[in-house]
Amino acid sequence: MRKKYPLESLFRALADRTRLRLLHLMAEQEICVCYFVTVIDVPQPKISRHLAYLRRAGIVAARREGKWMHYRLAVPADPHAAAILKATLGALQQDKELRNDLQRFHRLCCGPNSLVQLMGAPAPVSAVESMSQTSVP
Amino acid sequence: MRKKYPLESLFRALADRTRLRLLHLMAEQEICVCYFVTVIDVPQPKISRHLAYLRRAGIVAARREGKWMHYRLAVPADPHAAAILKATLGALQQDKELRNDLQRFHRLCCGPNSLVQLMGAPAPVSAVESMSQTSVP
DNA sequence: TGTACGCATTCGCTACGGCGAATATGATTT
DNA sequence: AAATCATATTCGCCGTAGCGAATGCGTACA
Repeated sequence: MRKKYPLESLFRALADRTRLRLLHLMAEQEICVCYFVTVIDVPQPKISRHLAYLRRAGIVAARREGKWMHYRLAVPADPHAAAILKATLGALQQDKELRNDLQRFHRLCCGPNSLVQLMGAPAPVSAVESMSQTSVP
Repeated sequence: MRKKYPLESLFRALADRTRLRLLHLMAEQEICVCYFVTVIDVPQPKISRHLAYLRRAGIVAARREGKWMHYRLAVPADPHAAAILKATLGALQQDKELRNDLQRFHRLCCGPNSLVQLMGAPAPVSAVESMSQTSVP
């Protein structure tokens, strides 16, 4: 990944459907990998690879909790990059498939047969709360 | 180029330094290819290739005037894409090299030894005026 | 009508990114 | 300690995009 021009890296990070789906799910709250895998329904290594890409691009951060990894948005230091990211997240709200993702996530998270019950997965933590946690950038 | 997800194409179009330089130069006014070549100072085919890419992505439009081709920004129909593009152009204003591009352009365009004198190139037309011209999308 | 000019496209070549499959790692449980 | 679970990484393959060099195309002017 070229680092010299941060805007380029940001755009490359945003130029992939799967990564946009991941970002959209993280927009509201910190999320555990197992939710991504179940909601987006693609092989787990693919999810992990894209999360790693986003982390290298500096727009998400990770936190370990036992065997679970939680990911959340990391707002870029550069306010212009942050503005672009925000505008992007706004645009994503219009996308039908992505809204479906959110719906499936909410069922998985809070409804009956949630992942919490099924596999003892940790419940999501809102973005605000997760701010104060230790992180692995 | 994948077309199914327009946002992806937009981000791919923005994920290249040369294309960002081109877009930044077009932000204020319609520009003739010969100016791009002189200002950015890379081989002409490279400029043309990147302009073609931007045109395919739908964020610039072209207009022919004799043997000269003028390019200008084409604001995307989707307001969210437009917002992202606008935020991007804002971010570009912070870039030192890109500000230099603009300076060189203004010298070439309006100062002594301008391209207008040197090769009879057409003077740039402001974005507002160029709106009403016929175009080759 | 040919020639010069501005611009566009094509041709190899190389590099990077996406994918599925397999495997590795690190933490928990037994 | 071994087995198990959640996640990460590696590998080989393929498609796309970037580049310089060369060539093609359309317009204008001699």
